[in-house]
Amino acid sequence: MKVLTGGKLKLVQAALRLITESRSLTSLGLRELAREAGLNPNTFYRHFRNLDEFGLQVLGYIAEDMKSGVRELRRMAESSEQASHDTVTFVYHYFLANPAATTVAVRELHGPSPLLRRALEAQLDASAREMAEDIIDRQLVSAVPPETIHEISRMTIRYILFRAMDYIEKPAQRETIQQETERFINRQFRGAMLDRLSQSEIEGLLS
Amino acid sequence: MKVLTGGKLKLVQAALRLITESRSLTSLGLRELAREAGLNPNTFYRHFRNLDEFGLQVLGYIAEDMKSGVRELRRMAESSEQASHDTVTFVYHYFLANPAATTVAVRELHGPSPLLRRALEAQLDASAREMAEDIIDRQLVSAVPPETIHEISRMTIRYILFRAMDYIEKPAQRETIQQETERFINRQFRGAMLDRLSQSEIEGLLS
DNA sequence: TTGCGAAGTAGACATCTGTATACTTCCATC
DNA sequence: GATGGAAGTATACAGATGTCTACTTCGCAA
Repeated sequence: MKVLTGGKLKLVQAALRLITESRSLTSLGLRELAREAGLNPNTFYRHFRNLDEFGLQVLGYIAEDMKSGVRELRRMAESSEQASHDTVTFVYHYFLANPAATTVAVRELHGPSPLLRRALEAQLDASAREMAEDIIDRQLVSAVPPETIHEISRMTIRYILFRAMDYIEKPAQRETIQQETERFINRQFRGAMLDRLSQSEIEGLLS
Repeated sequence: MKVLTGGKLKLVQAALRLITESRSLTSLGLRELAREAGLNPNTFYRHFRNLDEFGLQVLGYIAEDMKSGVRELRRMAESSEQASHDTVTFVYHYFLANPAATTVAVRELHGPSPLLRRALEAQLDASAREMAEDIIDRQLVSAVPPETIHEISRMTIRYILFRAMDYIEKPAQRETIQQETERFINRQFRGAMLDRLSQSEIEGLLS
């Protein structure tokens, strides 16, 4: 992915700014964009064929950040409990530092444009795969089969993503959200350890 | 909530139709709406002050359905495993039968209008509370404290909601989605049963 | 220095939007 | 049957939007 420059960059950044203050990528107008970027409306056409192509470029721009963010997670934590705590802390801080990218991702993941939706899904799944493989490589939860780890990773990535909006917007709830997320992850993995047991076997164990 | 009639109903239904075929509630125009409804643009003003008020009415219209849907769940299932299976089956069938309402809910839950977002959140939390209290009353998972049941219910409602889009749009994946959702719920509750145990205690139990 | 392509600008176009005012039709109540 | 309010329509207006064509400026390579 080549780095954006000049007017192209200005337009993309303008879009991120507008989206953060309650807009949706799909609803942005080309004149609105140019106005926010301080450019002539027609400059838009020098860089993008139409608004769809623009949307994809914005996603690409964001993807860079997000990917490198998730990748940094590899450097962290030893035990599985410790790992989930540190990971969650890190991820939410990342979202807090990149509110625009986060907002775009959340909005468009269920947004009206199928094109953008598919693109985002693919990217989230890639991140989930990376996360899962990391967990497997480090044998953080060796009692759970790989396929299940992948499944839980996909769920977790999505869960975190849509909690991220609240995390950004409601400072007072940040600690709660973080704790809930940790519990979410721990329960998923711990519950998965019991996957092969029947209801009554579990009751036996706990009594 | 009084039943809608005449042009008011036509406009709301037009909105649902438009949203289903890839639009977002917030992005609908009043002329577009009137055109789809087969009415004169100005008729809109006979019923709604502006587009915000219209959005809220659409949400209210949907809320009726959703609430009665969730409420029917009370009639179901005995054991907790059976309950989660039946509940998930029921809920997804409900979403499938109400694609427009589902799409609106998912879109606007993270959409650009804070007003609609808050309204939807309140409604989801109400549903989650109802679900939790039902679980508690029936003592389906008595090993888990009430507050945790509420927390898991909130998570589950949201998880199901955003999986619902895929469920509607990708028929081939429906069975998978349903099974994943059941596993999600079971793992949450089973994991929650282990909340008070340490990592090493769990390993001891399972060995 | 010149030349050329990319980036940016200016102005114009038809079309769409939200809204206002004034008019007509419908239906229930007296 | 007359009357009045609610629902729906017709027309008009200013402003915004996407897009087109033509023009200017910039930066770099020959």
